[in-house]
Amino acid sequence: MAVTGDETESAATGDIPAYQLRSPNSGLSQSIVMAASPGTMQNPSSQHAEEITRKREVRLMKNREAARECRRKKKEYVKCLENRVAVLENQNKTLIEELKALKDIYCHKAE
DNA sequence: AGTAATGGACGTCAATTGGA
DNA sequence: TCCAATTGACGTCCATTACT
Repeated sequence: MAVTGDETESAATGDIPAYQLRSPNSGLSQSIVMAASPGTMQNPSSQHAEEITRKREVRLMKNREAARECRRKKKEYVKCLENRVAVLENQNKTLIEELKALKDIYCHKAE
């Protein structure tokens, strides 16, 4: 299946994926952003709110990347397991053939 | 052509874990 | 004990495929 990776692309280019426009956590961060408009005098509480928003954005960004890495590692792990299965299946096949050949030899000797 | 089903990738949240 | 990293679960989007 072809995957476009358009969301990754949009993240890289700074576009906002549609689902991020929805308000997570019942729109908490949105209201905070509204309250902390730049260029105006900020009272301590709005500064605090801005700090909270910034920390949240940093956390989300880190987690986003961590999730990507986690999935990458998981896929790699699964691929390793699949390779191992293939190797073991081949070994098994070879051993079965070998056993069969030995049995043949043994049977003919017995006759 | 339109549509439902399916699968892969993603972002987010929440729980867990390991190190300082 | 706190904090950052990790990861499972969930909901969403998008592309492809199968069916009508």
